[in-house]
Amino acid sequence: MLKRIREMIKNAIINAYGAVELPGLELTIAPEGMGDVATQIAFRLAKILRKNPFEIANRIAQSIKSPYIEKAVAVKPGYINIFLDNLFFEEFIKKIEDEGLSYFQEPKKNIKIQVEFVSANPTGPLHVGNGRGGIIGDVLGNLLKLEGYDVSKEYYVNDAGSKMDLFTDSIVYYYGKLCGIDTKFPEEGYKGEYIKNIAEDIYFKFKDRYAKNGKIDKEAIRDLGKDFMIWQIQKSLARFGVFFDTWFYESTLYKNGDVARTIEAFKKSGYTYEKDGALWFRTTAFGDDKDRVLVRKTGEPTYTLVDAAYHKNKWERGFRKAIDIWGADHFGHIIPMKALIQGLGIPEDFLDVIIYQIVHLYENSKEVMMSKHTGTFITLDELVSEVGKDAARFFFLLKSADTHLNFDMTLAKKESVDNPVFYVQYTYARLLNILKKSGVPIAKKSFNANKLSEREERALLNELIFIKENLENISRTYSVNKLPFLAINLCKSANSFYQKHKVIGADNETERLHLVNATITALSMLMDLMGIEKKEKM
RNA sequence: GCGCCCAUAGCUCAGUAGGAUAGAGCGGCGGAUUCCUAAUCCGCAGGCCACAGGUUCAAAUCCUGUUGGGCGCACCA
Repeated sequence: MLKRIREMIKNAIINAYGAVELPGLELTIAPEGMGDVATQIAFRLAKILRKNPFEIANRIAQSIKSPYIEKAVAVKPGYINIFLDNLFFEEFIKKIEDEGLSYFQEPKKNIKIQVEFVSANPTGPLHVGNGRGGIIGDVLGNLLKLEGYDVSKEYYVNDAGSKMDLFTDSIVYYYGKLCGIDTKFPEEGYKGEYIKNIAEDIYFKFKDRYAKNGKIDKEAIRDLGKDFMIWQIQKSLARFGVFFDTWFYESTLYKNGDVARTIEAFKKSGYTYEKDGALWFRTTAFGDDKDRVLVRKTGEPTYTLVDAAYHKNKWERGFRKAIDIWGADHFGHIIPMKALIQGLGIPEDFLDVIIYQIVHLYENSKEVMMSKHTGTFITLDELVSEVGKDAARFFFLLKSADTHLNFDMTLAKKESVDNPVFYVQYTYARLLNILKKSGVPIAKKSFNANKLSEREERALLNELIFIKENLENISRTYSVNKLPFLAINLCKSANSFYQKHKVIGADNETERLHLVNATITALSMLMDLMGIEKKEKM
């Protein structure tokens, strides 16, 4: 709906000044008492046209004419404040009630986007940091779907690297012990209790089947350990409310020949050379500060090469945008990766990387190092058990990806009591209760926006008409942390309204029911988007 | 050393395509309930937006520098 207003302002500008190059037209909620919609476009135009912004605002305001707009006024330095006509609100309410949740669904854009996240090595349970990446990816995927993209959420399973060997050898050590075979515990092996548990689990199920003639079948142990871990990870993610469309195994890139093909493609690109027995790629030609090795002198491909093959695979699957969500410790990988995909003839902007800052763990005000190797970390499972799925999701979602997050388990437990997620759920439940109590099917009743003149009614209406605008903005900047604030603000307006004005039995009961109904639809959409449970009772 | 991220109320944090009086939650103080859920609402107190310069009609936001914290700079993943 606001799109129409934007079009009208654009037309007004063209009427007044001809075809000017518009630097982007941002609409905001006008300050209280100064209208409904505001724009500062006159300031932008002032620079281009070299004229006084107030003069420009005035001229635009005068040429804005539309049945949806009651009046447009230019204010002091150069704002244009627009008072919407009741017709606008009436059509808005009708549209959102007719279409329901699909009011927020943008038409299909036919662009395939892949969001890849979590992708933790299957060598240990997920920790709280994985939860942070998980929620960002999950919610961003949902949002992009809503914006009309063909979205696929993927988990990349690193099941072929050296970490996997360490993991295997760590299990083998304990499994061997159970079967009476002594092996050396790897120097950098995984020390967590779960390793022992996996070994015991394997022994319990298969006894010494994989330890014949004093030799342990490492391949079998590797596969069993991997499957066990992935199963664990999937379980943890499900409890956290995160689901993936696809699980992509690194090992398939070897099996299907992608790795070999990628090496050939790199060689053809003209950016490779041999040095010290290794194959290098000239990433410095694309802004990197040093070249990268693709194939080690041992003949083994590097992680970097395999990851390039993986992204080539994404491109060949038809994705035109790959959004990777990485922890800050992978930051250094961005520039080489972008260089590599360009070397493969893939446009640089195919890959967008969202970096989220590391989660620092505290216990009794002392920092705890998170490490799978030492086994000292708090798992995602523990977090979900302690504070609940919804509170855990909200906890991470509220914070923007690039702020450092200090995580204190005891604090998290305490904060879970007054977590804003309950505020949102409570608001939803009490609004829903009004509709239940009234028992009137409101759909058929006409809506007269004239009858909503109270301050709280108008504020809530204004909040509602801007939601689509805000969603679009959030999806463009990938800033999903703004979603909970959007929900909280909507709830604030809704609660102010609720507290002050009774709906049932009021003179304008019909109009208020429509307002409540539209608010529920919007809130419902936001909660779905964030993966927060909608409770009918609190 | 180089690159990137961060520094906003007592605490946890929002707020960057420069814009109207810098916001919220928690905590503190004071109010509101014969009525649809008080897990609510209303009000008050609390800010040299790390520091110093610069650009601009306008800077928390952009630029330069400084300080403090984090992350990265592998033939690991």
